[in-house]
Amino acid sequence: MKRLPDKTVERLSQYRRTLNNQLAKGKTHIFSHEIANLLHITPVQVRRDIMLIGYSGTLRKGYDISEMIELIGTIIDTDQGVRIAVIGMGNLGKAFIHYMYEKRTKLKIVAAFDVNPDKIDKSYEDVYCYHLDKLEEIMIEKEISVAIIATPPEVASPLADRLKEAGIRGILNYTPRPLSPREGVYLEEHDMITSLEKVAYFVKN
Amino acid sequence: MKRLPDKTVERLSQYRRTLNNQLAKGKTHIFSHEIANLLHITPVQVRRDIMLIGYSGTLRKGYDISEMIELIGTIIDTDQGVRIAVIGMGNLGKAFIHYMYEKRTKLKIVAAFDVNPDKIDKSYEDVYCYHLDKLEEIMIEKEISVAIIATPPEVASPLADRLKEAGIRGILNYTPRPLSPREGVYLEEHDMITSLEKVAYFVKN
DNA sequence: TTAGATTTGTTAAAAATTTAACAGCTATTT
DNA sequence: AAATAGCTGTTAAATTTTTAACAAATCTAA
Repeated sequence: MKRLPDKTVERLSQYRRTLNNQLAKGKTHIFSHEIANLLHITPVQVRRDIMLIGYSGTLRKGYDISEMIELIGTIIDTDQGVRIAVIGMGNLGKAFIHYMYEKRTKLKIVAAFDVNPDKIDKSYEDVYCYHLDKLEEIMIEKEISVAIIATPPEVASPLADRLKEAGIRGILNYTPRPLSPREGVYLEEHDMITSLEKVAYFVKN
Repeated sequence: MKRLPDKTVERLSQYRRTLNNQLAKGKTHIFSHEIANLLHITPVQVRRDIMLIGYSGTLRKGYDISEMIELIGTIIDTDQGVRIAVIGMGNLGKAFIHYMYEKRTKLKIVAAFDVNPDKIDKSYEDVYCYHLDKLEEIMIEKEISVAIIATPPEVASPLADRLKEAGIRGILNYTPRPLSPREGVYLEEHDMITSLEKVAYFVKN
């Protein structure tokens, strides 16, 4: 399949979660407009995305929820799953771990890192926290390919260097300080304050 | 000024933060390509955004940092500032409060809400936590216009109803369950798992 | 069995966003 | 003072993303 548009990939993840919810409620089929309502996007967009991933629904019955979840999995998930580290065991790091806890996605947080002795060598919801000094070692041992940076902003950039050196493939930066892209490392930034300021701006008008 | 593109608004917020950093380092002027490098976008995009907000730099000296910060402020900030509530005092809620703590933006978190007695009637970094029952009362008293939802997903939707009823103007939903839009309420969604799955997808390829 | 109502799949059009191209200043160098 | 180099501001082109439009398929009901 040719490369999917970025925005479609983002939505696939949402579709799957929504579909799982519906499945849990006992539904077996769903219409494009139902998905659309749940995610407040348009039905056309849903159908188009579904077309792009090469799935087909049944006319007048809609899409088979299980099949679609399955298919999205083959697209979004890697076979072995992606193994993730959270760096920074503050509130945000913990929030991530809590979020992922007991969700059975192919994404798995397999380690946390911090420099605070109070946090090190303890588990938080099954995720063990190591001293940051052990980063490289554990990354190899646990085959970690993605890192979430949830540290104070000033350490983000040197950390990214270390991660790259140690062979990271993707970084999700939740720090307000943007990182410069590194060759061969997929970088996604998210800035909580920007989200807020955006809301604030549109509230004004 | 006519309505700015959404994406530009998002970037203005980032520009300002970056400019503040540079100002703190003693710089007084900055070129478009410098801003661009710091945020890893293109210089053209920076110049275009700056054009859209009606600012001009000096040729061969670049943009005056202070002036630009000032101007972005007049666009992004409201005069009185926006007063914000965090709902849900879990890790994520705390992360938000911590993030905003002592940042002198016009955005101010003025209250938190929860239902857990251990959290209620205490302050976390100067933000007082009320029982959720007092939501409407406090919202009016403190003139809150934006709410960040950081609760467990299942309560998000009824909560949004209450918020709307109480006159909220904007909602930032950090719950994985998407909310349906409500008339007159600006809604911004952010799903941490989607961010992660996006990274995971692009790491694969 | 014909008409009507739904709902999908897809192509085409529209809108939003990003990138390119380049003219026009201003400082600097020769 | 003429040539050069560096940057800005802006219009135009390209790309990406969303929305519209509609034919085709399937069920329902008269």
